Amino acid sequence: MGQGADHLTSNQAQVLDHLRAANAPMTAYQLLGRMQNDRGAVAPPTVYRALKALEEAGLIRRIETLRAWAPVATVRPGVVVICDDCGTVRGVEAPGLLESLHERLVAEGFADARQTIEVHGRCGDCAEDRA
Amino acid sequence: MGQGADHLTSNQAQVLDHLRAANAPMTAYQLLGRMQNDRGAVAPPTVYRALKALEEAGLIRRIETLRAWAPVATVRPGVVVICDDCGTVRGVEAPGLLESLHERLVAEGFADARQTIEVHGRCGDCAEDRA
DNA sequence: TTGCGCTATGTTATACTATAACGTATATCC
DNA sequence: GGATATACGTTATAGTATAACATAGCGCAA
Repeated sequence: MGQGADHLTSNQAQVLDHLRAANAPMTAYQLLGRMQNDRGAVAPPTVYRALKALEEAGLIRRIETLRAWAPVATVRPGVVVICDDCGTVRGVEAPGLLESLHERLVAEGFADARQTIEVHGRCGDCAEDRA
Repeated sequence: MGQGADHLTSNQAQVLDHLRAANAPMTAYQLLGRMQNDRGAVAPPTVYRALKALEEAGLIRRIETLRAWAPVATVRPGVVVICDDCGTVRGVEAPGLLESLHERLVAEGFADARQTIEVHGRCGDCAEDRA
């Protein structure tokens, strides 16, 4: 299943499960609520530490424009596409796109580029519903 | 100078001036501090209202990955490039890039696409300094 | 086996980012 | 003058994130 995973702790596994079960990114405090349902008293650092570890393991990423978190499985490569109606998020492949951008920047001396690309709008399904 | 400007209020002009005078994006609370220096008591909504109006006027934009704000002049088109060493931000033109992404999404039925593209790394100057 | 270092977690407190809700002042138009 | 609209002041609170310190468990070497 995972890539980059290496024996997750139970905290981390629990957070990851919740994110994978959701059909949209979750905020840290939504996750906190779920954890508290599961286990009683849980404090924010518990959630944030799990999020940090999972992000470093490449298993989740933060959706900056939503201040929320999603499993990498749903959001794969470089470009995150977000439907503002139904809240779903997916990744789209963008082969040439990232490379050409990278080349441009490297040519200008810019180093260690890491990009965030997020697109908001309405997905096909939701756009149809309005027709 | 401005485009999209239409008689700014003095609040808005003051916020815009601070952002234009800075050499890096500023957070809302940094701006709040400056306003308090200038004028005494100022509360967060004053700053956030100005930021909202300026954003709607196309004069500034939020840098999502920094939770901070920059004048559009320094960040012009679609791609924001951020140096994590010196904090400076600039916009780079990316002609084909946005269009090809847009076409892709439209072809899939995705509507009203608005993209956020931010690149972190080290600018040429800072990369040199490490050499 | 004891003690050390390491990692994860618990716990408390606080910092930082953003908005809700309501009141007041001013301008404009009729 | 009264109605409306806009911006701003003010108070309070919601929402996001981390600092700092304490504790527990594990692996391992002396």
